[in-house]
Amino acid sequence: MLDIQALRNDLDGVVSALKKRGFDFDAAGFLALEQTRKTLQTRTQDLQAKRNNASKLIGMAKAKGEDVSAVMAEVAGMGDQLKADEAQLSALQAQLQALLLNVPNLPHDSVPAGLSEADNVEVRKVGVPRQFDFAVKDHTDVGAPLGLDFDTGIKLSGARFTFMRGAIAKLHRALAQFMLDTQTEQHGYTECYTPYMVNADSLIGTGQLPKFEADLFSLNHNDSKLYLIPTSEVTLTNSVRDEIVAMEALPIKLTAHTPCFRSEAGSYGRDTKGMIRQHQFDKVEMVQIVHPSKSYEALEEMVGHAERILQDLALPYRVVSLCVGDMGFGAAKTYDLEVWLPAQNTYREISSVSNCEAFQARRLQARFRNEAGKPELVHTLNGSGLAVGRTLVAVLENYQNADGSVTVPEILRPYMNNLALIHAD
RNA sequence: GGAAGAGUGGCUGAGCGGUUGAAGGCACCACCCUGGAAAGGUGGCACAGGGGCAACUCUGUCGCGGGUUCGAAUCCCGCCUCUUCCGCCA
Repeated sequence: MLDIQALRNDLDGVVSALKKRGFDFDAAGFLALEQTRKTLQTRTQDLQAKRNNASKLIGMAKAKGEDVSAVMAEVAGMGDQLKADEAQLSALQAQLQALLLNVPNLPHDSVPAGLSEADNVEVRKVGVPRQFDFAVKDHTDVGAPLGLDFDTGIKLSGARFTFMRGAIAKLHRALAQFMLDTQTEQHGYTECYTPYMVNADSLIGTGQLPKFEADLFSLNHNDSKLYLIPTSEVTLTNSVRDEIVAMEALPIKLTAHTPCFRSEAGSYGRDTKGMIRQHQFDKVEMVQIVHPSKSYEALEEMVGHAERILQDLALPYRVVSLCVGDMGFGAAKTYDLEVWLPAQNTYREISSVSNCEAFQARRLQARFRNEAGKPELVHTLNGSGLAVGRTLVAVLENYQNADGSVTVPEILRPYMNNLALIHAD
């Protein structure tokens, strides 16, 4: 959520910044709403002050045993007017709030211009794609004989679900364990176990609601509605919702390995084959809650934390700075990590690391006590470290052998009973 | 799921329809005191929003939402959470 003060003080600046990311802010509508709000709020509060005063007088007079009928008469008609004004005001404020909740974050100055993926800027390329002396297969063909079973996933649940068995399932688990161990033991994140179902408030806090409800899976339980988390960014970041933490507690660095659930509405026909785009996938997430002056430093650092996984797995990748138009709703700046997929002969997204600045913190009311002892909004960052399913895809494709077997990356072997080669039985 | 009790500021905790963000204590900050420390003294110390160039001022908030009332932390209704006991369950 944007700071409403910024909109009041520099509406033109905000509008043009939003324009860069392809968002048309209804400035006229906002101004009209604000104008009405101002008038109504002033009037309501004046009326409340009058009412409070009169009530006070009644109390004092009654204590002295004086006659209060005159004052009572004066206040008599005020109630209805006040009630009407209050109702109108709160409706108006709800309207303003709703408007604000649907506005994306302002991009940081360093973010490249552009409206689509094509305008993203490559920052660096790491590792050299392997030269194959045989025809490479994609991960579905490599995986099928080894236990990667899409048909059973489809039977059980439908399209975009996968069933894994045997060494593939174990490799998948090994990847998650390795990532989690790296982020906790090497990079100082605290391992967390979090709910997979959350309430609407949590999703409003991180920005998935109200605008992107269609992308979520939800469950009705009695009268309440819960949502399946689309990423543990939601639970990790919401852990500081409505909290005022001590400045010394910053940065708070959290990580979790959880499944993620996404309806993938609006992506019909894209990546339908294989496990690139699933309704359910595992991810190791990193979240940092930091002092506002440190968030861009933390962003670079987190990109490094995600890169470390790919480097240890010896997977070629590149780092891309997303252009304004390709960034997510809450991000001020985002780097994507794209891993090399030989079968697609291209780099594909495997991690996304974003600085949301105070955008989420404002919705979350997540604050710290600053030098002056005053509560101030924190900055929040999140990033994948990494998406487990896509990493499995990358390993299967990059480590495949001519005979159909897959070499287990060195670093994963301790997690696999020192298994060095996965092959069909 | 059933029964009972409870939710007040950073913490603890009084107030339980009337002039007051809310006693006392702890913590914290400033100053005084002190050779230093401890103890002591004085003052300060919730959050959010509005109006005003400013000094300043107004409004809202005692778990959340509604109601009664001229007036609600205090009364009524609904909900949520926590604690204890019982039941059930991995």
